[in-house]
Amino acid sequence: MRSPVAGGRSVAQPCAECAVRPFAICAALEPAEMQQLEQLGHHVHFRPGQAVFAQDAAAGFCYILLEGVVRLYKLLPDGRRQIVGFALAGDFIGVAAGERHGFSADAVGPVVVCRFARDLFTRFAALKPNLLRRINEFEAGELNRARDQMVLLGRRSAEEKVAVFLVCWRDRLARLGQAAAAVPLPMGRLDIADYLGLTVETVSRTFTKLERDGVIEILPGRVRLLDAVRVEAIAAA
Amino acid sequence: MRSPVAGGRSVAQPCAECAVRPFAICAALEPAEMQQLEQLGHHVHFRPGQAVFAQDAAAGFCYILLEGVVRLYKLLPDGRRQIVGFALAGDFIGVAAGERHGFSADAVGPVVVCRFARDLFTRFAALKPNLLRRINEFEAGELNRARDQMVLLGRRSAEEKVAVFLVCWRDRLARLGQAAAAVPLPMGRLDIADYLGLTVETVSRTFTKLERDGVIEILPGRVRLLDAVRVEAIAAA
DNA sequence: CGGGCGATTGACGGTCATCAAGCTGTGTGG
DNA sequence: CCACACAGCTTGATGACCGTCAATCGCCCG
Repeated sequence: MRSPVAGGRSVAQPCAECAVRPFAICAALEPAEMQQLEQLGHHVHFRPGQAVFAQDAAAGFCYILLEGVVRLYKLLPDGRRQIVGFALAGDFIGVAAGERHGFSADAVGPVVVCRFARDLFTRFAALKPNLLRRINEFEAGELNRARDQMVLLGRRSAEEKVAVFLVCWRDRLARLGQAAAAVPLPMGRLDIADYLGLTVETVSRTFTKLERDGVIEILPGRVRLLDAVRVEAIAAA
Repeated sequence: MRSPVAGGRSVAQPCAECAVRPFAICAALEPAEMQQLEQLGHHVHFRPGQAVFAQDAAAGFCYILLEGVVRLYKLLPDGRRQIVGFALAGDFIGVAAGERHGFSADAVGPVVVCRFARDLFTRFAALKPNLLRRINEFEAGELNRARDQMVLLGRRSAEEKVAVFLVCWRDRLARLGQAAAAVPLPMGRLDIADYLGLTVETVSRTFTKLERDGVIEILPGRVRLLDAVRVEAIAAA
């Protein structure tokens, strides 16, 4: 493997062998088009905590996430933070941006992305209806999730928020083929809190309560859903 | 004018004369394409409070809003409601949907839409990169607004929420050329509350407080921003 | 004039934020 | 191998903000 240095760049391996292709927007491309795209993208590595890009910075690149988890967040002037999403393998980041990025993005754990210059990518995509439709589809999915998150933030209690989070996160991982007995939580409590519109303390307390109630078990870096049905019930409520 | 009956259908006037064209996705079309599209769309009227479509219903149509305001909302099983957006003239509703609508939509005041069968529209758009790019752009804008709303719902106080709402609503109207000394609020307090993740009472109290502080004046169906700078300062905080 | 709906105001309480300690695990260096 | 430091997590005490319940007001329209 080539230098997995922070922000380090390495030669892209052929798209044909890319693990995330079936999940990513590239799935829409013909083999010939894929070869073109291969010329435009480069793999870039990020270390835990490192910034991929920052809110209000010129949006020079867009990214397809290959490995790891990226948190997307907005900051208020006084430092309050709202995480607007976690990106996973196959997710396309930075398309929706205009001239500048509307939010910050940084690596939760080690991350690898496929990076494209936005102007080149835009030109590449401009006349490919397949690809444009696929991007549409992806954005529609993001929009749906954003709206669900609005319901969660505006109308649900702390316990419901945590339960919804666990169930949704589990399901997202499952869709990527990463189903597991215990749901891995690569992000810290503070990230979860800022995602759910709560404080660290409340998240911690709620986890503890759910554990005392016997519906989850807290393990280092993961949570086992002992009574998945009950968690789902709280989430559905 | 043709029968403005509830849910009533009337013949579309030519797109060339359509007032919302410059704001809507149709702006991307060539004259010839526009004539094609004209065959697919029909004007439909809705009375205040009437449903345009409902959450989980089969998504047979998509809509371009011509006149009026439409509230888009999601309901939880126990009746809690979160309004995920207000649609205005030029907005495109129902694209992001999959098989079924992810939210409900109903008319706030009298509403006129241009309605399209989704399958026909999809087929029409399928091979038109101009239009697809325009739709992308529109969805990107929606996504940005959705994320701003997430920050608002998750991280702001009641007073900030109301201030942000007033400023954003004023600016949206202004962009449509409807700037006014006093911002019209066609929706009721309950709608505002469900949009901001508050209760009617809190919205009412917050309005009153802002009025006592001399920054706004409450008028029937509208609000005058007496001290716009101060409202913006609260909103920016 | 009376009915009804929406908006406002008041009193009260709960949920969750805040502040402050303690705890746990991991890495570092002696 | 253990002491130490540090960061993240947990737990506890307190109180503010906003939700809940209830009454009143204002307005439109029959």
